[in-house]
Parts: sequence; structure tokens; C-alpha cells
Amino acid sequence: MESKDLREAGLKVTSPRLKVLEVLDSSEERHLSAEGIYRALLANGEELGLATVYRVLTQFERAGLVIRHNFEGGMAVFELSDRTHHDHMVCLETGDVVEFFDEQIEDLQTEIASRHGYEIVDHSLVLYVRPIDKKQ
Amino acid sequence: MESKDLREAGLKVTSPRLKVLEVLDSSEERHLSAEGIYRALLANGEELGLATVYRVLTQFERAGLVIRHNFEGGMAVFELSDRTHHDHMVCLETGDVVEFFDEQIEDLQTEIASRHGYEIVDHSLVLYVRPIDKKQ
DNA sequence: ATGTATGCAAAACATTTGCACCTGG
DNA sequence: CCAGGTGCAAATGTTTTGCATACAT
Repeated sequence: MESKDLREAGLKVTSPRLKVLEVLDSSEERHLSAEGIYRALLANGEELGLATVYRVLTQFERAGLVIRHNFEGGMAVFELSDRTHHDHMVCLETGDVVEFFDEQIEDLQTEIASRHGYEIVDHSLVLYVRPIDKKQ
Repeated sequence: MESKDLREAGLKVTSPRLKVLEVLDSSEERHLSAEGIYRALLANGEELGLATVYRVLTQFERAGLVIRHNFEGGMAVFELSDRTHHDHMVCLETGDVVEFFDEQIEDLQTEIASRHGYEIVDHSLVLYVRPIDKKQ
């Protein structure tokens, strides 16, 4: 399983860590909040503290196992970083999150940064959208 | 001054509102946190509550007078929405914020959203950068 | 006058931390 | 065995809110 990923990250393979990984891996929502992960586990009869979920997620982020997003609306959401880089589109009506990737935008960003004397460390592109209403 | 903007937004012209607007207008930093605005006013000998600053900023945001950004790092920053749309680059070393605009990126975003059946309501593009280190 | 705004203190909220106890290797 | 992990409760930092008072129109 992912026990190996944990060991490689210098983290002991513990039950809370495996459980959090599993929720992230098996949930149909790819983007979950700490609270959401916590509730999913409680619902499954698992016992663990919310503080542990936060600690574990922060460690996973440092280890590169998950990516933390600060979308609008108060709380951060986390996704497994098992895919290649992509950006996000959040539907304001349904809350759906769609992932997309555009090489051209990526290149333009790098170019713009370098034109200003900077190199990109990280970037965040989020489109807040609404379904196209065909009838109006 | 901006008294008119306030009235047009359905907001009474009060001293705290004018003061907050003035700080945003005259500060050399275009992007300020609520706390930052509060401290700038205290430093000027002005008296007002932090809660009022938050309330005023939220009202200004609703009225379209300011834009709220949730850059990384806990607290929101606000900027006067007196310029045309632009995106941001935040230097992780100095905290500097650079504004930029790229027509091509804007167009690509619109196109990508529509390809997925959505229209863009709002979007946020932030590049977290670091100065290019010439010697390495 | 009267509907809004304000200040203050308290609440709310997501997240972090201190500490005593437990556990994986 | 012991460094590191966990749970709980308490602390944190930002933002919001309740309520009595003050102000703009």
C-alpha cells in the first residue's frame, strides 16, 4: 500500500496516518477538508482526534504526499498529490471541483515571473465558475 | 472625495469609512490587511475599533469598492478596486506584491471554463515567487 | 427622529500546541 | 527501550457578532 510512502517520508507507519491516507485515496471527493476527513473516519467507526488529522495532513504536505488548497470559504482542502500538476475550477453552485491543465498558461506564468526578475516557487490558479445557463 | 462612492453604495458617509478609504488610497502598500489598516490609523492618532475596520471592509467589498485577497499566510488583504483587473505575484522573501495582467491568460481561462460548460464568475491567480538568484 | 454605525467585549471558527500517555520499530 | 506519535483540552489568530450607545440625514 502506501506504507512505503510513509516510510520514505521519514514518518512512522501508524494507524491514524494510514486511515487518513485511505480516506483521501478512496473518497469520491478528491478534495477534502480536515474536518471532512475527520467526519468520514468517525462515520466509519474509526477513532482518532481532529488534532491528529491536522497534524498528519501538515506532515503529509511537507512530505509532498498531499497538496493543501486555500479555496475561498474559510477552510483548507487537501488532495493526494498522486497526479501531475493541475489547476482548479470550483463551481459556486454545486461546489464541484474540476481539475484542468494548460501548458500555455503554465508557460506564460513562468515567462511573466521571469520578466519581473522572479522565479516561480508555487502558484495557485482557481476559476470560480457557474454552469452556463443555456436559456438566457 | 469618495463620499460620493459611499453614498452610491448605500452607505452613510461616516468618519471611520472615510478614514479606511483614505488609508487604502494613500498607503504606499496597495495591499493591506484589516489589522494593517487598523494599525496605520492608530499610528495617525485616529480612534476606531478593529471590529469596525472589518465591518467596513466587508461592506466595501460587497459594494465593489475593494477586493479581498486570500493570499497564503492566514489573513486576508484588501486593495482598492480602482484599477482594471489584474493578477498578483507575491515574493515569498520580501512579501512584495507585484501586479500583472496578461490578456492571453485571461482568454485561455475563459475558453477552458467554457469548454467544461462553465462561465467564469471570478478567478484568482497568484504566483508565489522568489527573486532570481544570479550567482547560483 | 430614526434607522444606521460604532465600540467594546465576547463568540465563533479553523488551526495549532502543551503535555501526559501510548506505540511502532 | 525510546524517539516519535497520539488524544485531549487549552491556546491561538483572525474574523464575526450582540448589544448598548452615538451619529448621519
